[in-house]
Amino acid sequence: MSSKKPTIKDVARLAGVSFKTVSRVVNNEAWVSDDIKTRVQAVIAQLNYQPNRTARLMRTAPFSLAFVYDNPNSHYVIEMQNGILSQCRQKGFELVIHPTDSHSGQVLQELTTIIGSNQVGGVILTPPLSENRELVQQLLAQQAKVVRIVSGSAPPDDLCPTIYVDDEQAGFNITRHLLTLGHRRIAFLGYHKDHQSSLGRYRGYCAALHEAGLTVSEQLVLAGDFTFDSGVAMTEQLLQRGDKPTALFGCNDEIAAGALFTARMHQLAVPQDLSIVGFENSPFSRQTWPRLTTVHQPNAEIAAKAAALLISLMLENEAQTEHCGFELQLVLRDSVSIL
Amino acid sequence: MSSKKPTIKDVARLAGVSFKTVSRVVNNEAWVSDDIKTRVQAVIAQLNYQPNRTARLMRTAPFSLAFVYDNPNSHYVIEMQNGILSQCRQKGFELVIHPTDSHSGQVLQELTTIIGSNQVGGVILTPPLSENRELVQQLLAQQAKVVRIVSGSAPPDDLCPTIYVDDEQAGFNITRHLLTLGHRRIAFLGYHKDHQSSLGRYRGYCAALHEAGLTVSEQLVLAGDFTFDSGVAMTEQLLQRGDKPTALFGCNDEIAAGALFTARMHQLAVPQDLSIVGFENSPFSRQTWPRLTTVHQPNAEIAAKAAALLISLMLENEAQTEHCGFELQLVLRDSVSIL
DNA sequence: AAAATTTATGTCAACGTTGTCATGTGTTTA
DNA sequence: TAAACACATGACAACGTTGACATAAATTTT
Repeated sequence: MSSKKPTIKDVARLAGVSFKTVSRVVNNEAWVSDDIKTRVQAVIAQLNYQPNRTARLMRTAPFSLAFVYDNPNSHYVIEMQNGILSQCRQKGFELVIHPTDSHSGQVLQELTTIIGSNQVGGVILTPPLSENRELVQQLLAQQAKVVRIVSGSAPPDDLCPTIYVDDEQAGFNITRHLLTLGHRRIAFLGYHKDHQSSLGRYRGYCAALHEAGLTVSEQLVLAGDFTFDSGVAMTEQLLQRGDKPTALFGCNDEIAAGALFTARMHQLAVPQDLSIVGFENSPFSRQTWPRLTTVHQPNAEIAAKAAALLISLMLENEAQTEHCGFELQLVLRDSVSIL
Repeated sequence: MSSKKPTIKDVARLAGVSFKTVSRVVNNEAWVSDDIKTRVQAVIAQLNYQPNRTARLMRTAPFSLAFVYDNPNSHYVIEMQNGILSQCRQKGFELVIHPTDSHSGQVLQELTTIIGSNQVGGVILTPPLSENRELVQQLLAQQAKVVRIVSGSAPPDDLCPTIYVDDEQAGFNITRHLLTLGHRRIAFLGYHKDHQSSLGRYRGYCAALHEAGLTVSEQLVLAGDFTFDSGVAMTEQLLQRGDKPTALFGCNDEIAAGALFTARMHQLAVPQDLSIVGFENSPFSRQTWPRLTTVHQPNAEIAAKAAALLISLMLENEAQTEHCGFELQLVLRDSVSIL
């Protein structure tokens, strides 16, 4: 085959027209005679010409967006990514992936590079990055288009379009569910002071207990992160003490799975001896035994909405700040018993 | 703040030098006096200048690569993606994500666009796309740089650098492991005629049985795909027949998890009443109860190697065809009993 | 001290597109 | 039948960068 990729000029030469005319055909502009149009299209097909997107990018707005996240191993990420991707494909955008370490202190630098170098037209930020108000402001100061996904009953401010997910309400609902079934000693696994989702779920947990006239026992609130191993560790800790809880609220499904595993280790039957609920409705939550009662978090939808907002932000140039809230639904399965 | 992003010329004007000199500073070229260098760097910092990568791209080779995959919901993908990403960051490359539907018939068209439009310098192909020889050839014909990840004891041909993963050997090993423990009726779940990994594992399974002087019973080979639900369905089918197997070889961990679930539904204790093995060593395979005996498939490493090969292909211009094979190791856990 | 060489900087074209404007053609309007 | 207008095409600059080459100053060699 030929050595170089054909350019718009090669097409023009072969079709016997100016390269501008080819450009018109490629971009479906008006004022091109059908005659020439078909002739040019024939040459395009013949040469298998593909417009050079990079060159085009020098004259037009970027058509790529970046997905920035921190916790690369979670389902969360892949589901979000799929949601974003669905929007991207629909609207002809490209997706560039950017994991970061939010503790590295280089995040601002990295994001500045991504944005400043013009390769992407905007970024989607997820927690904990999205909850760093200062960071968002600094990105915005660089004319970046930003959409963030955060935990909350409402967007924290009007800096930029924001998708907010009501963890508190869901935490309330699932705790109340346990209370309704007669549980009184309910442990909360996965409290994390720097983690808004955790805090939101915790607030909901507390509110539900209060509503039932109960107080929150410090003994029953365990700090940890959102992993299976952490779930194992917290549950171990809990089961070694006297006065065991009758139900566990795992801050996410992985913690709950760790709890399930540990309960089994201790010969406790779930849900007969111990009820366990999770949060997120990740794929494996219906593959455990028993299947986990949990809260459905529509990650793909959430992220798709974020992508849709970002894309419209990139397309229309007005700095709109449309927000969008998500309520989370309980998913009742088999890991909870009536007390 | 200012309205436009600063360009190299803005920096030059403020520093009182030619824009070419700024370019030299930015790219760390030789023959720049320290005096001017520091002056220019100061202005760069002051303006927060970021080189426009798009413009740079018009003169240099692409610094992005595409990851093309088909099955968006598997762990497989996220692990591979992480592996690729680690290489990308190390070498300063960007990653663009491209899920496709290999059955859509548009794959070639899509990939042609990606490659032809010059936004990426190469693609990493995974099964089943990577196993479509014709597709690979057509991409190669367009001067695309391609690295593929396939199943096999050796690369199928020398079209392009290839990472091959020895499913057959691993399938042999894990089957022999079951045989060594005394199992004779071993079912194979997840046979799929269009799926090279499945076929490789199946060949290994057959070879191990033959080595032990056994014949492959058609009754015990169930066709299905690599999902939990498929695992459930196949196991159901198996358990409804008389003459049950003593062990199940799930073609991947999801199938094995489905089998585990179904066994529990049927009041069968694993591994006492039924042994189950999986394949892939996905995160949840050590979170099930009992923990799954499986084969470790180092997806991140495999993909990282693929990315490394692709990047070196993009950097040095010679059309090398270096290959790389991976052997898979058994991971012995708790889902298998001695018979 | 002239010539050659090294070092430091600048000028300008090119990359492949799209946007602006100019220049044609016909075809309608006055 | 001239003027106005729609339509169709082309010339050329611009986007922000890098590479090839030119030039000037400083240093070394003859």
